[in-house]
Amino acid sequence: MRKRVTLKDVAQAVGVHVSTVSRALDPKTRHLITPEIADRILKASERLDYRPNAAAYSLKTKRTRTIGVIVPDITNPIFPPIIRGVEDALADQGYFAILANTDGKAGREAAIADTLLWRGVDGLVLASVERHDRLVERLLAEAIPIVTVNRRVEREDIASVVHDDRDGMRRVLAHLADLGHTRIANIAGPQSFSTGRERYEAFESVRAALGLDPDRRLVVFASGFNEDEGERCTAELLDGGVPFTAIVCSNDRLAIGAIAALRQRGLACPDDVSVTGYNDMPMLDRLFPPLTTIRIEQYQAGAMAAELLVEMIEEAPEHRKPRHIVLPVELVVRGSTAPPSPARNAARPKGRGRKAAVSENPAAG
Amino acid sequence: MRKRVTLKDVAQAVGVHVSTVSRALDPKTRHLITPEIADRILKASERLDYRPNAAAYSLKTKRTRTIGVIVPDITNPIFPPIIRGVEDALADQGYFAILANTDGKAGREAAIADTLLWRGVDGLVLASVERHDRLVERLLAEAIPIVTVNRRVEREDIASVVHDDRDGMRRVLAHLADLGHTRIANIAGPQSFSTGRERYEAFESVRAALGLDPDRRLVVFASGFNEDEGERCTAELLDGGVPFTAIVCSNDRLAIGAIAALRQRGLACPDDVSVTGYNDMPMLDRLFPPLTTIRIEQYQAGAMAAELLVEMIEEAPEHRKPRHIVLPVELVVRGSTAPPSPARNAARPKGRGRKAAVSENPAAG
DNA sequence: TTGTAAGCGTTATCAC
DNA sequence: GTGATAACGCTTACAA
Repeated sequence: MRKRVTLKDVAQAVGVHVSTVSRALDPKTRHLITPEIADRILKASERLDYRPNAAAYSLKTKRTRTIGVIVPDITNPIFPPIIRGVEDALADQGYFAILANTDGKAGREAAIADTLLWRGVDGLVLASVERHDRLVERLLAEAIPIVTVNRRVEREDIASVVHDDRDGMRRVLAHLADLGHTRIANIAGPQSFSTGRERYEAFESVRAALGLDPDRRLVVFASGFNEDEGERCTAELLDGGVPFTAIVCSNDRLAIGAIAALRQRGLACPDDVSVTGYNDMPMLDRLFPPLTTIRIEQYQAGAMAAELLVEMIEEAPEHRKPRHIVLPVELVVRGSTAPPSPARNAARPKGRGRKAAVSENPAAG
Repeated sequence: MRKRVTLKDVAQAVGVHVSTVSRALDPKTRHLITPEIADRILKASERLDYRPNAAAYSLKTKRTRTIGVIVPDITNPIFPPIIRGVEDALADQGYFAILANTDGKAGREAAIADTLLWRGVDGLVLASVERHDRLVERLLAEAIPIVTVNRRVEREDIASVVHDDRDGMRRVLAHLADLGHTRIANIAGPQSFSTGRERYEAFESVRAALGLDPDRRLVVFASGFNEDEGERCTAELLDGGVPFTAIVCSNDRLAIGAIAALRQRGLACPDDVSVTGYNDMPMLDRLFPPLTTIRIEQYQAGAMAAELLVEMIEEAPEHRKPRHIVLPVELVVRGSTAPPSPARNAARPKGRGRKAAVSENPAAG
């Protein structure tokens, strides 16, 4: 591990003082230096392969050029693209990311934020916020630059990058209505998250706008965005006895669970019930059936969040104005949606005989 | 952002000198301090919520307690669990990870390593190495602690955590042989990676040991671990005209491509051809058919790699002895493998009529 | 056992 | 324009 070259080494090589070198190397102060000397300094630092010492820089400036990224769980496939977006955008600006997983536990989240702050991160990208988030309140109080991505908190003064959930839900319902569905169920996500909430609200308002059957019993709320909840909610829907021909799910994993639950009851997707997801996570096109869903720009969202954050960090605190970005979404039609089959519906399945009526099969498998 | 409390503040509060505080706070030097005073210092630092300044610590000690993690692409589902393992284990030891993606480009890899080193990482976890790796050579020359995970380089002096590929391949082939397969094809991974190489070598040696048909034409080499290559290689296998009833793939993504290619030719898995994957990435159980594969302990591998690395970092350089860890694997039998159907095989498909003989369908769809 | 002081590599505030 | 100098917060000989 060869000794690292410092400002002093460069100064010695050129025959000037370190402070001169420091000024010459910083574009903001270079104009203070005689161009000819500045040039020689630049050349020498190049030749010696000088790299500023990050620790010394941080100690002096109180800035680390490091930002923390807090996600629930990197293992959940919607986060990696976001993280890559964040990292790539940060790298472009000479920043680094430190990643931390909360596993959705608020206590852990607070502890993690503490550690990151102590470590001196300049700001935080939060992919794990709830609509009313204690951690965000605290960070706001301490004036730490933050931006939320994917989800947002219900405050205008916190910067965010999210996707157009209302438009997404509108596209899903329009697609289903186009196919001829009128009795459409909804597995809504947890209402403590902005995504769960907004998709649910959009479902209700769009459903009304399209003149679809507004039966309240066709909505059931999942307590988490996962396959198990998708199964449970679907069972609940089927047991409710209210007929429907399609299920709109608040995310892909709920949809995967829904399809599994239907299959357990001897119901086929999309033959008996159409199912839609949300997020377009990887591998969805390889499932059986391939899932119709809403594609969101995860990478782009991460990248923009990082840009927003760096902007805030480099802005003087008093000029910081939290920006909000809403990214467009896209409908991806695949095999899990089809026109409702006239002779069938979920509550009164008929057909190939291998199917059982819901009433004969009250409990989930 | 309230002012941070420093050693000086604690010293002032207790009425001693900073150096005394520093010593009292470090378990290694605490014995030098009068217990009673040490106690008061500990209490005060607790009360004031003292946090050591990471930059100052690094500047002084040249250690950052940060390690770099280089992966090809975090978006590839086998990496997130590894990364979580690394991060969790590091967190336990008071270290942090900075993540970087190379996208498999050697040039980018070198640049990234440079940046990380300049940033002062204490060591590196490499999940992206080739069997003969230039970057590793360079890091070795500079005496940077490194450990490779998942893959390894062909040098005994580089610490590594890998999985037992020979045993995995043995289990796969034994399973297939048990089912009655004798003509088994292999889509081998890139031979520049230890995984691709070792799985291929194990395939050959186990195939011989089990007395299976050793036809060389039943092996084809993928140039990447992805679905497209799986499709291409399967087409090549089918076009080769040598009959087989099963395809062993070097990873899951190749297997997914293989199944797609079979379907394009009107061949069903596992009815006509059994297919196996390797890695057990997420969602495999939701595919159609669910994929039989080898499960590897990704999280555990990441965690052990991190522990190994920290151990090396904290060891005096002259005592560093690279350790090699090989983790056990497990066979997961799902729906993509079945006994060979006597009337059928890939080269002479018969059956439901919707199938076409290979010779009628020479090119991939 | 504790205090003193130097120094890690930078940037910022002075003088000159 | 450039150089000297202090300071960021910490660790660590060395002195007391």
